[in-house]
Amino acid sequence: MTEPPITTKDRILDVAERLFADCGFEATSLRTITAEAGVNLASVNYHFQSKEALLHAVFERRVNPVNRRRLELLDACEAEFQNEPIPLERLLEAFFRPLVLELGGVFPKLFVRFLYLESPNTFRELFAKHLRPIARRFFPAFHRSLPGLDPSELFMRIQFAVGGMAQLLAAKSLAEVIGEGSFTIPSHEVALEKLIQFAAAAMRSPVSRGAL
Amino acid sequence: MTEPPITTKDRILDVAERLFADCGFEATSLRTITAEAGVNLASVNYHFQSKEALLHAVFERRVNPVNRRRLELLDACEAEFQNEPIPLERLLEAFFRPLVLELGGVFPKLFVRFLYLESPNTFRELFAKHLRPIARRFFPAFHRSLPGLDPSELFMRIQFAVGGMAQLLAAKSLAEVIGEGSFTIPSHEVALEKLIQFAAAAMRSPVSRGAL
DNA sequence: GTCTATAGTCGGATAGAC
DNA sequence: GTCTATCCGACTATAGAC
Repeated sequence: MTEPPITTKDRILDVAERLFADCGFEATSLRTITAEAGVNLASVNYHFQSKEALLHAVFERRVNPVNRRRLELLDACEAEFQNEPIPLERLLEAFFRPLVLELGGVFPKLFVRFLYLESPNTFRELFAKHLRPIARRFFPAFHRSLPGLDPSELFMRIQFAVGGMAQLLAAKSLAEVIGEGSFTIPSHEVALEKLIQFAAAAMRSPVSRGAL
Repeated sequence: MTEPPITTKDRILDVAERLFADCGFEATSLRTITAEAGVNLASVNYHFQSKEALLHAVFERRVNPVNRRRLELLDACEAEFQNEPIPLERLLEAFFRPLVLELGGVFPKLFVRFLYLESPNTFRELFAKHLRPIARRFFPAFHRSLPGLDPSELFMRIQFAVGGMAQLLAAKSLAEVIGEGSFTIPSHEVALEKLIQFAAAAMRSPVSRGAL
């Protein structure tokens, strides 16, 4: 086992990830990043090409392992249940757990920024590129587990569930402000369980048309 | 009826709202705002004091009517049902409808930015200031409608539901990218109905402990 | 209230020595 | 690979004429 060499490149990635998550891309300057990382300003443009390329690197470093893990868990489910539909909770867990629980750090918070807003136009495309293969594998699996829902209805319900996940990942900052500290904030493990339970109950509910 | 005078101040507010929603606060310059609004650069600092004060004005112009309307609808529910618990769907509608359906325009999208990330530190406090009174009125009402849930569990479920709302408000941009255009995007009216149904089913589900 | 002009700052990116 | 020094553009904010 060799010592893990903490290279300049890694130090930049670590600090950039944290600052992008906390303050956003536009609000974070390369000067702040390099100062906090204790590296030279010019090293960013040496190791990466530009600030935006740094953002891409920050994103890809984490999203690749997360998505690999999602597909691993999905594969395991499909192997276990063969041609049977996968139980909904298991499917939701395969989708949520790698990002919500296994990864750790500040990337999940940054991911929520990406999901809703982060602006550079070239970045939206990168984001979609990494998410589309996941959607293409998981959507049919959800469809088999919930055969009663037509695809558009299912897609919308998955979206609502993803919204719940986003809320969980960004909730610390929100719960403190709105909840005024009077509620118990559960561990991530418990919160994930509650999210899965919440989403499963909602996704299974019968479609009622024109009820409102 | 006098003609509605479109003042410089209003033109600035309108354009700033749109650009903040589309690009974010930091990525939007006063120069872009004033150029698109067809007004002078210096007029922003005359009518508002600073870029950040402009953001505050943009926010308060919309959030006040929305929150007034939420409380109106809640009052109406409480009058209708007296001491009875309000049906959950009605409560969710009172909370969601003013922002999701009645307001229109780009503010809902901007609201999602505020909810998860928008950075200026002084702004988080303004955001909380406007949301806390709403939370204080709605939370007890939810508690009466779902007496079986302890407060922390209820708070978490409300948060997940809010996540679903956020997803709906920001979903246009997302659905197109991930869904690759193969799904029907319903009208806002229908989407609101689906959101309420989704959230109600999830919030009513029994609490299962240690199931995972 | 609206304009021009500019102050003063900070940002990303690069050149070139070591 | 790492540093210093610097270019150059963009930004917020303001001063002051009209």
